[in-house]
Amino acid sequence: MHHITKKIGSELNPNVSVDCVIFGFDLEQLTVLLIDRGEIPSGSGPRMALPGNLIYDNENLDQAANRVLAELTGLENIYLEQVGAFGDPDRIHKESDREWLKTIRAEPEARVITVAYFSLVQMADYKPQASSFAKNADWISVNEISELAFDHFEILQAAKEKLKQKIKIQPIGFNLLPEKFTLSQLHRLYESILEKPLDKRNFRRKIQKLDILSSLREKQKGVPHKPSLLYEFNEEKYQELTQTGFDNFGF
Amino acid sequence: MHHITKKIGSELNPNVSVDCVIFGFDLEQLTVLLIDRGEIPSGSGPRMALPGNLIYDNENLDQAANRVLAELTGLENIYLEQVGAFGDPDRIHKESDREWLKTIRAEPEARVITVAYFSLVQMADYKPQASSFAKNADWISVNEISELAFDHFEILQAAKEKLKQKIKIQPIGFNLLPEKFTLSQLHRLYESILEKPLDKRNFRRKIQKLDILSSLREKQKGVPHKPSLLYEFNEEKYQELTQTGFDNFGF
DNA sequence: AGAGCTTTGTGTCAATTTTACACTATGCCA
DNA sequence: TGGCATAGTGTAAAATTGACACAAAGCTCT
Repeated sequence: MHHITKKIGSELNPNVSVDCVIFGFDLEQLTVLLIDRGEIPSGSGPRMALPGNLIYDNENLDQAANRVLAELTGLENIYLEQVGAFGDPDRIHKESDREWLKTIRAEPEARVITVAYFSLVQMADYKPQASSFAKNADWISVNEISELAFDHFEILQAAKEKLKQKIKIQPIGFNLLPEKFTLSQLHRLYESILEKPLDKRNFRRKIQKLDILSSLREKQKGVPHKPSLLYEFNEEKYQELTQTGFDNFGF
Repeated sequence: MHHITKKIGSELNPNVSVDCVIFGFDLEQLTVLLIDRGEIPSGSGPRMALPGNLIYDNENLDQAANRVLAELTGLENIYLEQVGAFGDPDRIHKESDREWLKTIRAEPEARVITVAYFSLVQMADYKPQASSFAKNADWISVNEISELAFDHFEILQAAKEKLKQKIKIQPIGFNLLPEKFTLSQLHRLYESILEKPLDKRNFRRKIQKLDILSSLREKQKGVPHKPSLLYEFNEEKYQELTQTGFDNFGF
């Protein structure tokens, strides 16, 4: 283990990183933005990893997470929440991970603890293939992921758990949807986050009772079936609600 | 900012620490075990701090937290849960904190991020004044605390919040009570954690319905009023319950 | 133009849970 | 023995949950 002596405050801290679990929703499934590290020379480690990086000594953790998010996607002011700190001394046990680190870190052998964040973005706001930067990033359905670099799979599980918990308490799911959305889409979103079916009528009743949706007088277009009414999240009413205090509209 | 080069794996990592919010319950109020740092030379910073220390490079975060807890109290196998990571670059902004660090750290100026844990212990298991080690630790009622060293007050708030949340979902409160306890004590415990009054009858009904309490055929002795029946936490039934899955017995 | 397909949108009833609320019982103490 | 303090108990109204089925809308295809 090495800790390099640094004189300048804005240097990377070799011992602390942040990793971001960036959730999206393709109107079918919950997805995560992953980095494809490409072919690993020494064989067969997982190719995908969470975006993340070492922190600078002069930024705080939230700033670091926002920076990582912005560097990858260009997005700012995105919903972001800490999941927790991870850091087994042997988290870099896979040979492929070790090799990869050599290519991107000044001190590939340093003992690093990482602070995980999860964020919720509207997928439409970021299309990896269209972006010139980070062509090797992509949205992957969470339930198609079975392994990731380092301890990232474990981190992903923790982030999913936290999201599940949180969405039962606060209506943060709207961060994943486009401005205008249908109740069915919202319904599908909740099901895919909670990983269980929810009764349609009961779901709608519950959501409507929150009184944070504005029904637009506008219908879905171009669908080969009965078009749905579009709704929009009503920020004001939500603020009101959080003020008067609420937890728990448990599903 | 400095990061010292270390060759040996079991050295302290100068950039990462753990701090423990050790909760107790004196049958009246929720309390926290704090370290009294004594008189601060340069004047008037807060004297009290959370117990904590830098981590070793060869231990994981949970181990470090358990170590800190054991070093201070001698207790092992204690309920312990991560709260999260904290680490503003300017968390050491108080002059008094800076001075104190000089007395206990090799690198008092290093930028440190700290991982906070909270733990629940039975106060009877640890009496600071009786302990030879750490005579300068003491149980303090949480609602008497208005300032702490570094960002420890902020950490305490976060830990309280997490505890509140958690106790609504799992009956972890038992970790704070003696083996045998009364329903009134349990009631009082919940009130002091949730910081709001709970209706006596409704509370008892709800708790009893969980079916994780065994009523001992034994009464309180020596109280100047009607003695209460004593209960005991039934671990088996609790395990059963967690198996079949439960969340949320919200108060 | 009509038939068929697909998804939307809606109501009720029974069971359960929540909330609010007040008096008697027990044991100690003076 | 009377007074004090806390333990222990039930009920009724209101709100919430969970289970469940069918008509309406718009598209597509022929």
